[in-house]
Amino acid sequence: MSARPPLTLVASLGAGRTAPASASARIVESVTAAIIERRLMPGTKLSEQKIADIFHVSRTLVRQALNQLSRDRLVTLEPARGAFVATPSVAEARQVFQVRTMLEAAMVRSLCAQITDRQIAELRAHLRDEAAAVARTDVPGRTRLLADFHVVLARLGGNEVLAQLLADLLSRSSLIALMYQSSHSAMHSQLEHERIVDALEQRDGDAAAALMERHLVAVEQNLHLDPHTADLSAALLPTY
Amino acid sequence: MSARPPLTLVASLGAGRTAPASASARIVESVTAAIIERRLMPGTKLSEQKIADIFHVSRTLVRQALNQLSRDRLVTLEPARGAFVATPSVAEARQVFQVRTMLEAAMVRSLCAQITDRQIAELRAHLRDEAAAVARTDVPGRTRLLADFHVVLARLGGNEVLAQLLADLLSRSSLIALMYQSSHSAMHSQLEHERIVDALEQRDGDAAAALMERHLVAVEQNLHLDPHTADLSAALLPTY
DNA sequence: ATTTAAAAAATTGTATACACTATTAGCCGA
DNA sequence: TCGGCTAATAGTGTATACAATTTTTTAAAT
Repeated sequence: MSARPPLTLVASLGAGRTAPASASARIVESVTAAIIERRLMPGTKLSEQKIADIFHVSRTLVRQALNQLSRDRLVTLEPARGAFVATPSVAEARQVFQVRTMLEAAMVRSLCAQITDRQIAELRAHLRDEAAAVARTDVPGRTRLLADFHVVLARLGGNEVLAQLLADLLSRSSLIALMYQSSHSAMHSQLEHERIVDALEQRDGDAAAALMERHLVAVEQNLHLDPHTADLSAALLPTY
Repeated sequence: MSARPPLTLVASLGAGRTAPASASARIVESVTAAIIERRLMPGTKLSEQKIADIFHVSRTLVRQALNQLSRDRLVTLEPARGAFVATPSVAEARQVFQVRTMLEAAMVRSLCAQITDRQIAELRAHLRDEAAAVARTDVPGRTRLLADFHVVLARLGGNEVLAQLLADLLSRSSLIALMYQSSHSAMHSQLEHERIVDALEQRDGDAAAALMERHLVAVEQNLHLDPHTADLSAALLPTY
């Protein structure tokens, strides 16, 4: 047990954010980041004692964190067997995107009626960051920024409940995207974000909602959710 | 400390539902039911040891349950001070209803495209239960049934993610309704439910969505969320 | 009588200990 | 050599013990 093989989740937290907060909250954040940044693959067993050792706390706090993560659906708890990084099903993937579509389309529509020029400038700044990350092929950076776009949008409306809900759905989406290897190009996503902000700037709620819907449909359709029809032979045969 | 003053939450669970499940899950259900059936008023302190004694378990399990309840926003955890039944703010109340409107309007619209006659019959049966409870002025029963209508609707679509999300929002709504004493008559709500099902039966998605929106707006507007304008004198002056 | 301060009691936060279940290793028999 | 059974090991589930903080009580002083 001296070497820690796949668990490299210590000292994570990509961009320095909020303060350390409580002990178990730190564990939640670290594991969440590790999952989303795919340092922990779906199905990986999360042993309580190993995590406790890494963070120098007792299993008590680790269990608290794992419980919270299971409510976020990033971790599944199997009774008497332990905690595992979640492996969302195809059905769950589709459902998450369906809910996101409902929420985010309605969100941008109502946002149109109240958005300020100041806020549009904020969005433009974010879009610049996205474009830059895409340009320099900073894969983890662009992944995070492309997801953050939706959270930023949610926060602009001033509805904390909505923002919190969407943040949860987005971490689930990240896990889904990573499981079903999205083929939707980052640049394509980025351009769709630009168009959505264009519509917001023109205060065209219907257009913004329609663009958001199409964006999410496009992202979902580029996930490999379809029953890998004839890939079986390709998967089983050697690749040389 | 022998008498247990305000905590009567043992042996709750109105209508017999699912099996007892795990220990902490039972506590969550009991406390949830107690809050929604207003046997535990907002702001009430939930002492860990008292609850542990009532359920004959250790504080460990109680803490698990309280943590889960805090993620559901039914209780708030104040560090080193304890758990309290949540007292949702006016802002939070409005935000919850705004999110519900977004979700539920989109939900019934998409439901229209796929609902079966069999499912409409189920809804009609539920409506009959509602009407019966309203007729015999069964207050706790009708409250639960009127809320359940929205959950039943969510489950019909087959989207578990959406159903779960909405179930959470509905328990929050119950707490909100109880805090801000809704003046929306039960009969009025029940009739609005009937009209929504009518629209579903006619597969008129736009109508169903519009009716749902109006229904939720009506419910929200009948909460006492507005700053009790001139009630100050009435509140301060003696009442004789 | 009211306010302040200090000490005691009660309560929460964390760690550890023990019971119980699942996994793995080893062994015997086929 | 392989399959199945039993023992050992590791890991989770719950309870208890201890440390730290908050609340309440008590007493004194203004």
